[in-house]
Amino acid sequence: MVTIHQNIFRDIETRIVGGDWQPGHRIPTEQELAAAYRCSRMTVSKALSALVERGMIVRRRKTGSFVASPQIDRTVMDIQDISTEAELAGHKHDYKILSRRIERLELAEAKQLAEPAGAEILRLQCLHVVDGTPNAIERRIIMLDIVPLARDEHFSLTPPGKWLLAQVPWSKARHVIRAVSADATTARLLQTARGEACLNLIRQTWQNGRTVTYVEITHPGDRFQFAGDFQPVAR
Amino acid sequence: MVTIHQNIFRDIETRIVGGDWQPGHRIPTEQELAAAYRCSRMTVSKALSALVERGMIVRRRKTGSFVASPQIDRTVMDIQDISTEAELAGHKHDYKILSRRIERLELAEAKQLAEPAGAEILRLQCLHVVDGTPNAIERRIIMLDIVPLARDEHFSLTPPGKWLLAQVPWSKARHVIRAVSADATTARLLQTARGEACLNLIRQTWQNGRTVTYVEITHPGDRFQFAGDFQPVAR
DNA sequence: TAGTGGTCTAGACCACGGG
DNA sequence: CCGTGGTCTAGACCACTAT
Repeated sequence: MVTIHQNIFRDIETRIVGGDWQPGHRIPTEQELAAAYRCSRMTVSKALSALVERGMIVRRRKTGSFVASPQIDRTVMDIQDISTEAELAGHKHDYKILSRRIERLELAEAKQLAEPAGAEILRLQCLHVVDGTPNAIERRIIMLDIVPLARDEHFSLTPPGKWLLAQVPWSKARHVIRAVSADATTARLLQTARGEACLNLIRQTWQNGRTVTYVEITHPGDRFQFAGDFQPVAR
Repeated sequence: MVTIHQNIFRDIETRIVGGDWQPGHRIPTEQELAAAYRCSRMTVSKALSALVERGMIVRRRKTGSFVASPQIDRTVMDIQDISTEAELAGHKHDYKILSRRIERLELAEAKQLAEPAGAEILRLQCLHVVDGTPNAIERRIIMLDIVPLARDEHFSLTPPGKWLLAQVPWSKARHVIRAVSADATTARLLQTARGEACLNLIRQTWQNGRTVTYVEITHPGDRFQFAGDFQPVAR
């Protein structure tokens, strides 16, 4: 059984994910959608509420509903970039691939990742920019034997994290969050001061016990925070 | 503005969290609830849907809605209180209450917490030591109208976080994680350098929409990290 | 078959916020 | 002001399932 509000949800989701409606794009009003789907406003509202919950749109009285800005890896733990949550609409996210090399895994890193040394990897470095300000440095390793398609992917249209999510189902992820001081390179890239407190997120993702990707994302501490709502584990 | 469905949600949540309604308990039918709250069935349905999403109840046609069993796998980010965390890893944990005052909530803070100004609070400052090295500064506010027992508690045996966990069932927590540079006071207490990158964890905990406690925990970045394992959330 | 949740309607009024 | 979302109603029909 496919309900009307599920249809509306899916249709809008498709346009957003497909890039048809860019961040900041104003989506039709509830009334227009109700007319288009020949249903009541409340049914539309249900679909839009679900989209809000997924962080895909924001709704504002009087002005309408807008496609939200891409979120910096909301992907896994419901931990998202909340610093901008209140003003999701209209933020411009961009990224730039700084480097992209195919290598073999060195011993030290292999140990850290608990993967065999010598395995072929794709090593990426990427800068994320939000509203013209550097927001994160992404340093990533993709295991090419698990994700062979990455060998020919240059991530010119889709950032690596998003691309991977679409390509590879993952079954487990591990996160580590630390605070570090910016070294010279990091400070330069993030346009911040050397020694500035930065938030360091490391994520390793597995599929059936094999590492899919390992990524280290460095945010300037003053421009970023993680936030998340949680419920008790047990009652 | 408190809506009807929020009221229904909170009332049912209260009984479940408080243990009044045990897992398996059948909650009133939508019709009964609609009558009790003098609202339409759809409004009740909205509240129940939210409870389902939170995993607190299950709904079955013909038979009704039931309190769900405690969930094991709902783990999002298992950030526990400091002493438990430290002891799990086999370290020796100690703490010292630096200050303890009963105050009234000032306007700025009240706004931040979304609680009424002037409310009575217990303000605590606490230093955590792991294996002889300062590991965290804890700055905490406890709402005394929600946790009246805290008024006479001096936390000489049990640290505030652990004590609160045992005293007050909570239904929602919000975490914010940031990186900050140590100011002079923080650096002195943590025996680290001024300007050192520190990991800042803010947690606000609610019971039925009322704040139980608000705590800010500052860790030296080089001596601490958060970690968590996650699995995809299927919907 | 009967009781329950699942979905939907065609209105209504209110709250908010830009002009 | 007026357009938009936010909430709500008092019904309705359907789907599921225990009995």
